[in-house]
Amino acid sequence: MPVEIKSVGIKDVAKVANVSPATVSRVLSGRPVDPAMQERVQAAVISTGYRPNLAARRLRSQHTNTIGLILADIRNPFFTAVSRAIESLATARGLRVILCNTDEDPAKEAMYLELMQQERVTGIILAPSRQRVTRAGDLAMDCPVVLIDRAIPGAREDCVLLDNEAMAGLLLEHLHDQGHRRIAGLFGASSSTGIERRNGFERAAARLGITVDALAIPHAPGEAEKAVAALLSGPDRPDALMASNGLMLVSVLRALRSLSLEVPRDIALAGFDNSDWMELIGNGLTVIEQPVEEIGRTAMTMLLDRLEHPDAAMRKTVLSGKLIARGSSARNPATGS
Amino acid sequence: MPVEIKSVGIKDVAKVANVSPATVSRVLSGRPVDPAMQERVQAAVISTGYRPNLAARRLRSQHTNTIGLILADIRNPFFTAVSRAIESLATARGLRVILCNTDEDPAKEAMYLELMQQERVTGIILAPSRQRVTRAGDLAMDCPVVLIDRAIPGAREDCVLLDNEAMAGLLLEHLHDQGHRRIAGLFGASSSTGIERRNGFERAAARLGITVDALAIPHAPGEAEKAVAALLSGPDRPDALMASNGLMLVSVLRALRSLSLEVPRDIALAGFDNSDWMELIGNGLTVIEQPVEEIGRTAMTMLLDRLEHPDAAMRKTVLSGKLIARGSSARNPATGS
DNA sequence: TTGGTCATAGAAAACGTTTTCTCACCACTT
DNA sequence: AAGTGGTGAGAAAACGTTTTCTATGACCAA
Repeated sequence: MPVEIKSVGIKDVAKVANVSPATVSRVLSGRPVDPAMQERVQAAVISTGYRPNLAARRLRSQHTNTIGLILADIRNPFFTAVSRAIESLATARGLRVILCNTDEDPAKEAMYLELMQQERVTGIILAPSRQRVTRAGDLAMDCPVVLIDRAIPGAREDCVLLDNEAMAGLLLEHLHDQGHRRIAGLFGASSSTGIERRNGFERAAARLGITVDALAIPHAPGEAEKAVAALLSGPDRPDALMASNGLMLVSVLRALRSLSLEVPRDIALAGFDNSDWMELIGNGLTVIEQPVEEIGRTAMTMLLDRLEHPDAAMRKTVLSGKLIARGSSARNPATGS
Repeated sequence: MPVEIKSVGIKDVAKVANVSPATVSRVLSGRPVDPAMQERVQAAVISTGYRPNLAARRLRSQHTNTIGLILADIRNPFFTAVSRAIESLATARGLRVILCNTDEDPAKEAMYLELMQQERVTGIILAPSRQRVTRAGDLAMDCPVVLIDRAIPGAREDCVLLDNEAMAGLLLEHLHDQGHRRIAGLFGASSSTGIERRNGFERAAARLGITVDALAIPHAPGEAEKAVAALLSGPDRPDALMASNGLMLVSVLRALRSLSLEVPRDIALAGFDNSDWMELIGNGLTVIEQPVEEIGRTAMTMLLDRLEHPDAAMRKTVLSGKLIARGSSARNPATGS
């Protein structure tokens, strides 16, 4: 004899409480119902161990109360930090979050976008993969989409981005203030952030009247190391380097280390994305810290706004980061010049 | 006049292809059907832009082809690495993954476990929150559960764990081999991994015939720093430290830095969980690297096995990590003694 | 030819909810 | 006192699929 042959449904609860299934549904969704019945239903829910079937609920009610969060790289602490902010806001509003990781693979990205549509999600927050940057931004989703971190050229979706140009400029100015004049920057070649940061870097250099090296580095292992080695063996060795993201920063450090150069004693180094270990390197690394919590909050807010006003104009929010100044070298060139 | 008043369903496809909905369903799920019809259906699917409704599919077919992956801390690179492995295996088998982050909060964990049941997931892989360790392991889920990383005492679920005792012993032996004799270990007080690693540490010390300090550190900001400060201001200063996880390792480094001590010049340091920045600190940090890919693969395999054999005996898989030996100090005590 | 088995595809039921529809009841208004 | 409006709960439809059931026709053996 089977112990529990069939899972308990709303009808079973109704039977136990001596009411109609409709009434159980009403109690469960908090709509007005006779207090006596409400009590009976609640007791029945507990005694039967009823658990709503979300698939059935979604099918009938035609809203999933779910948003899709598609991230380009779940190993990147920036993305996980943003996801935490988004997730906590979403649950506070009674929305579930489906988290997907594309690993910077456009095929996986397309697969997940399709999947989200099949799930009939309410909305999507997408951190596009790098390669997306090349294709025109025709997402053509049935639900609102908010882009974060990376822009898709020509996209008609709302987005929230870091002010990459300004921040790269800020970083260069910081290095300049510290007395550095021969500055080289390494930027991701294929991401919109890399390109924007590079633009900001070069414009700031023009403003400051200094000449700089701005290198576009392919996203492949060893490329940054090669570039650093080439830079430092060249005729006029830079006295400061700048990296356009956290991964590249580590690569640059590794390269410097293999050349037996120490930061900031022998060369200055700055970059993007703060990590807890950065203060442990030499005198620390100067970086731009992104306002992760605010990015997540803004993206969520924009998505909710868009759901309320589907036909409002496209919005683009640009946020500033925070310069974490560290790594003033012992023999600071600014005082030495 | 509305452009697209209603989303296209399987009936619309059927109408276009001049077949019954059942036949469309059969084509979609790859069951045998007349080639001519199959072609018509496939054409109709494309021309109508049909997208299956997963909620309806799940409701009717009664299987979700979805597994829940509940992680204690999405910011921990160990967990994200494991999740990548799990995710890729799952999609290869046509399973979707719902990723949830409890932030070490037992209430959130309970909430997500309940949610997974409401989603009627096929199975769950759970990295329990730290506090779980205290409560008895009565998950009482309706679906199979595989535990990873942390054990729940008395749990009846399958699990895959690191051989924490052995690895902690290995690490201590390494420090001992390097000539260190006054060794202190800092271990998370409330996680099963912390406790097991501490046990392994103390047993190995007994084996080696040395006395060690094994400290249980509460999981709160500043605690590890306090403990390090106390240790190093005490009468017989340790010449080597060991930390039971990555977070604590950073805290210890920070504390040492504020005491102007350098690793490994002034003191040796070892711990768990490898990170790419570790080789950049001093001469590098010796750590135990966990076999993340294998952990994920094993968990997934165990889950699938359990689905096939629900009544098989409970299994516990214990995996070994890899010692990444780094950080031999310039004035190595082993050669200096 | 006839009867039986098998394969194939359409018809209809079913999945577990929410929502709409309907009806009974009660309180007001006129 | 009779109509009217509002309220609250049960009945039944609906959500978009898959699956079961049924009917038709083909094929084969007797």
